[in-house]
Amino acid sequence: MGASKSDYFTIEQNEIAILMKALGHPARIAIIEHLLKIDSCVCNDIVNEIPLSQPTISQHLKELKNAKIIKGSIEGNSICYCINDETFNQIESYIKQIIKTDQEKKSCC
Amino acid sequence: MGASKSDYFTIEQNEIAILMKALGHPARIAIIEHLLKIDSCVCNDIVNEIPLSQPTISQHLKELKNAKIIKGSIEGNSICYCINDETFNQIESYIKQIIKTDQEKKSCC
DNA sequence: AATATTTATCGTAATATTGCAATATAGTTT
DNA sequence: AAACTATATTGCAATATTACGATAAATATT
Repeated sequence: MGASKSDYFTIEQNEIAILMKALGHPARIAIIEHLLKIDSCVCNDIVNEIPLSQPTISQHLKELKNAKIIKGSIEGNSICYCINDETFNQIESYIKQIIKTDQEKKSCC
Repeated sequence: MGASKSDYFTIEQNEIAILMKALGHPARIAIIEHLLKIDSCVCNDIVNEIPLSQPTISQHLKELKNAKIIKGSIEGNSICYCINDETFNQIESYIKQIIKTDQEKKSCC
């Protein structure tokens, strides 16, 4: 098939999976790390930094934006992309909850 | 193409992407949540809980194990799968670092 | 030993993702 | 307005993922 049966799972499970999936590519991780490194946050910059074509990077940026991992606002000719801190806080609290719940369990392996 | 050009990125970027990718499917999120919910951690249990076929679940478990998100040990007839807390700690510290670095930046959007 | 139970693997079909060249769009500058 | 710059979209080829039936392998039970 190839299509994941998302309707079998809860909204929350699908939402967290979408976030993780968006982070599940080295180019997108590299984009995020570059956004953090530079002080401004234009996009053409990224094209010179990451060895992928402009359309490919544009596509990755679109995916990150769809997942609300980054925010983009038009800044004249170029676009200002930057980290969406709310989404990362959401991811952090999800991961934290897993760790906490796991610690409360008696481990069996 | 379809193949991600992982050699263009750093080992660290690829490693975190592999972890995130493994978490990027609702079935795998559901598996993790189920592992946390139950006290024991056998696998056949999961087949009854998640509406996917046994081979599909086995495949998802394999991916989670490959990414070191869960650990599995043979327990007689069945297998004891459980959360790998080290990996989740690793993910947490990566996300935390992103949040911290982002807070230190002067935001522009 | 025969049967049942549990998990893994193989083969395969359907769909999704990745990547890029070509092209489009939209703002900027001259 | 023409030329330039920055980003997005389209179309397409290559590869990856998802899912499952059939089957295998390995232990447990009778």
